[in-house]
Amino acid sequence: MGTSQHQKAQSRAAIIVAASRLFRERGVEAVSVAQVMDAAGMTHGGFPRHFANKQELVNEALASAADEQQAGNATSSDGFETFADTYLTRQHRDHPESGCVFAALGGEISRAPAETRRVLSERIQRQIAAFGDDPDMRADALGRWSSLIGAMILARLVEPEELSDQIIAAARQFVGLPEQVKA
Amino acid sequence: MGTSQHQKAQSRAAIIVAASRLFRERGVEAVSVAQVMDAAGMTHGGFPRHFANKQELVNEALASAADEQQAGNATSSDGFETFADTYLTRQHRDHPESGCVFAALGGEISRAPAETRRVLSERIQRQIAAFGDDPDMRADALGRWSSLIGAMILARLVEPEELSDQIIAAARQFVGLPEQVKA
DNA sequence: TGTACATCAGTGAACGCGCGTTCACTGATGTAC
DNA sequence: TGTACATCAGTGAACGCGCGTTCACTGATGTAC
Repeated sequence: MGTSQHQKAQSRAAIIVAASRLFRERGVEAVSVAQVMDAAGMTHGGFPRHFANKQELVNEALASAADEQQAGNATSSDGFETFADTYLTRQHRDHPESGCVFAALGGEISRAPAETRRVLSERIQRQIAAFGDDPDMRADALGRWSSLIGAMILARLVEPEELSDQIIAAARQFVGLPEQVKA
Repeated sequence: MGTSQHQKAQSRAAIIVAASRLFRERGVEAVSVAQVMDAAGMTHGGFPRHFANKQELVNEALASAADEQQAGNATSSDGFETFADTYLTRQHRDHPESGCVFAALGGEISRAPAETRRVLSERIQRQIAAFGDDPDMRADALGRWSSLIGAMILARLVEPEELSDQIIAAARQFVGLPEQVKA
């Protein structure tokens, strides 16, 4: 069959990881295929061996970012509280590249091709299902989740940093968390 | 002094209005200077008579979008309730081009040059000041505002439409509004 | 086990295209006298 | 009031550049026998 399939799978994974981080850090349009391939330790000519085009990579990278968050979320089975406590932090605000894909790229995704929206909608539906079965609880969790995303977006764009801290603190209070802003 | 200053001011205003709408609808990077100038009824060669470069137009257009919202907000002096009631609607979700600039472009702005962030931070600070003087009231309003923005972003990217409607309804409930989703 | 062969991941150069920006030119506008 | 002149908003063509994508080539990998 030729060149190692195992090595190819590793390369593909490295491309997705690099893209997932770079897209969240700088935005999808601001990151070129060449930059992603470079970050993954290859030249850009190898790209079409793994993806038909940039859009296909975008879909996979953003889906991967969403899955990552849900995996971390599942670990803390104590539910929404722990999730929110980790979400509304300076650490998360200052590191979008490893953070929530909806806070980093929500706007861009809503303007993306249908397939990108479909893939990420699927993850959102899965997240909502994880909120529980009761419609009222689910609605409440949806409201809180919206708060987290909106607060993170505001906190990231605003200056000075003191005001950004205040926004995080206000959101913590609003979703019913201990007020103190964590690192 | 040459060509009419009044006409020039009109052209400049037309460019800003067109840019403000197009940027919110499609994203800043996805809209070219030529497309903006075309929408304003000119050819792109006239652009440098009004702005030093695209970034300068972006700053002005987004500031204008933010001011627009605050102006509409000020009209309804009955405070946050009325603002939220207009914000969390299908109408707003389906028309980002005339809606909240933070919901449409919050992520992009946080990655924009310092001057863009500065200009929009100023508007955010003005908005917060309008929430009132009491620190607790202000924090509460900040939490609610975050909810509006996050919910609008989720509602715009998710499919199918029924789920999007549910997100708006959940957010209305969460910020203490009558549950029914308005048109 | 050894050898000849086919596969194909990754390289490096090249492509067409749209972008932001620049510029010589024009003609309508307002000024100087 | 009339005329000669200077200004400059807007036109249309052109620019260099980085983008996504393509492709001939290579050499290591695994297969066939």
